Amino acid sequence: MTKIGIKEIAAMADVSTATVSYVLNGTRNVKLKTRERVLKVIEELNYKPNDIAKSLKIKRTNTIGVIAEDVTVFNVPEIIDGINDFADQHDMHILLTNLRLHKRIGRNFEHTENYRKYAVNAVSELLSKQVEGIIYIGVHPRELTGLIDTAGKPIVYTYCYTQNDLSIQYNDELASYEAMCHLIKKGHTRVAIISGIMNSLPSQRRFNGYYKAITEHQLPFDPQLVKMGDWEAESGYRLTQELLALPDRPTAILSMNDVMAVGVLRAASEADVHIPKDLSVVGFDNREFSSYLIPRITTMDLPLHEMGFQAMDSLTRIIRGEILDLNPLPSCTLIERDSVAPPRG
Amino acid sequence: MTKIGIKEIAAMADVSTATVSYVLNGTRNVKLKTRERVLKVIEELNYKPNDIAKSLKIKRTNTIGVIAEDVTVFNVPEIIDGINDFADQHDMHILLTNLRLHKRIGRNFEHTENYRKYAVNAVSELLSKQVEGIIYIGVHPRELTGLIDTAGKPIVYTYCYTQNDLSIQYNDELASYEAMCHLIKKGHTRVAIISGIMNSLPSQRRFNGYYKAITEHQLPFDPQLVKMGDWEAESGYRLTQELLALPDRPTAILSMNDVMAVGVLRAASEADVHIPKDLSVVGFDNREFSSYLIPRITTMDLPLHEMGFQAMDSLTRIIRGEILDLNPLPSCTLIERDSVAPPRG
DNA sequence: CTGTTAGCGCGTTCAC
DNA sequence: GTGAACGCGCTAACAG
Repeated sequence: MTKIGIKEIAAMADVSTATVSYVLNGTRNVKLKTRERVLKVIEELNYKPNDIAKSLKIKRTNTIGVIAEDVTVFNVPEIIDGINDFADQHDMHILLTNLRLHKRIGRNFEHTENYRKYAVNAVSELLSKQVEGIIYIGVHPRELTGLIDTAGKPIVYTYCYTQNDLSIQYNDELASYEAMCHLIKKGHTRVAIISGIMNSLPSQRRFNGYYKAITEHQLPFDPQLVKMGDWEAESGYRLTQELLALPDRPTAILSMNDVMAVGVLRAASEADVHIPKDLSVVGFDNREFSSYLIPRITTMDLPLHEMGFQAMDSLTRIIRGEILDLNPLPSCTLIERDSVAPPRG
Repeated sequence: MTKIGIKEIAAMADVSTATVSYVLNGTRNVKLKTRERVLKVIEELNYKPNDIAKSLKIKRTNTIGVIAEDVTVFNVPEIIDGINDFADQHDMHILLTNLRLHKRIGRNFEHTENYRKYAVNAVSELLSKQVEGIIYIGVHPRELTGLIDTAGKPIVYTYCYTQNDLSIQYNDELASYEAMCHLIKKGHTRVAIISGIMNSLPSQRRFNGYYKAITEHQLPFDPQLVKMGDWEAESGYRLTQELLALPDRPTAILSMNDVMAVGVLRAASEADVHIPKDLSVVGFDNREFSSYLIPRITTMDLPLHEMGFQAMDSLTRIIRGEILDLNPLPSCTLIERDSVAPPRG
């Protein structure tokens, strides 16, 4: 089975290789009869053009490199899906690099030095593969300025950001504002918030939304109702216990992620506090498990697919040298389930 | 910023392009002084070789194509992670194609005609990109014979299979056998099983394991304790109600996946049946949420990472033309949590 | 307008 | 250590 190439096709169809190339790419008119003859041979021999050779010549690969810090983290697959969605529609390909950061360095993300070598290496390999641009998907939002140098190739970050490059975010502040409005509309006036680590951008933004909703509705702001967690269920558990021990308990809790909401549920259950009758809970992230908990919790769905899609959209426009008017910030969507009810009494 | 290539390096270092190539690849001895000079220029100009050109010449791309039926399905990212793990260790690259089947065709997987075009197209593009082999990751185990033709390129399937090609599976029967042994060791003699759709291979295999454990331990086999579900929580809920209505209730339930186990928990909770005191539950899949439920459920962890790794291992050996002695079937691991206790005296 | 010839892209590698 | 052919498809220049 000798490899068949454009010249085999040409020979079989009794034309020149140029003609074959023209019919293949529609680069020039070819007489109908000739084209059909060529097409028939291509079909018969099941010829597949060699994109490597083509790319070398035309200096375009239609391929973009995707660097994911860790594909097994919940937000990443959906972002990749958005990237693929766009890529499919525009006949592009994805060269995926998975840094596997969680398995390699655990949670020590504070110092970029811990993983710079992986990132730099990934970029280097992608550049060698002649990708036309790069999308970098973080596992959680944080600044990455100076981590890598793409030697002038366009790069777009998502779920993290740098000072110099475009990054695709979502509207965190609005999301927590809307979650609060939902609670307030249900009649809650004492709403506690359990935050993630406070030096993270999403925590700050989500707190802003919380604060904005409180003040706009002219509710009293009670700092006792603001609890700083660490994104883990255990902190949700502990902080909920503290909240329930307050003389004047909150009637609702906004948890900055679903994982901590699990802790809220646990603490409430142990204290015989019924959700949602005695306490309403809203989570964040719309993690898959949030609909499997008892009760199924109301949560904010993240626009992950859209972020991936937007990242590709922006990247391709940068590649084409278009001036890009900023895309609108994708928004979260409240998923109403069973963990919210009007307050008692 | 004119693109710099091997010949710019050669000129700068005052050698021939051949020499540069030799130092780059270590393909031949180059006098130390010359090599150092070349290396220095490469460093200074931050030269990155063009793998496209190289591939064209050496006819190897070190790239394998991965076709995922849907990256957003729970088992897929971990399999991809295993693939990446192997790829990293062997300096290979992954060209990822995401068929996005769930979003495109929902759950209509019965007829391959519904998605053949996507698969065929994906293969065709990967072949054009000169991948050296393909890994196909299904979203659930089923036969796919005849779906695609790779024109002689090696392909390995995982999480699905064909009659002709290698496929990487895991030891389903053993897993459910072990889950049963765990329950029996705890003292259970009436164990019910809630299966997935019965014409699926995993359902059959897991049932085999169930049956084997029952008979080997000389327990009575009671067909009333065998319930056929459909993998969804709702079926777990309904079937558990049926089981609890039995005159002689089971003391434990083996659910063929964690999602149905959610239904088990719900039904038990509504019937005031305490888990694990009144009823033990073992799930399957070790889905992330299984540790967030109350109680946290004991479940079988799937060897997804290892399957991806093995798929790559086997594929590369097929590519190299090695005779491959079959890898051992990867096994599941029981994750003990809080949903199992001895039956009530 | 249709078809052909031949050089090129960028590294690799053989013969000198 | 070097010159130059080569991989495979594209495309400018040219011919009918």
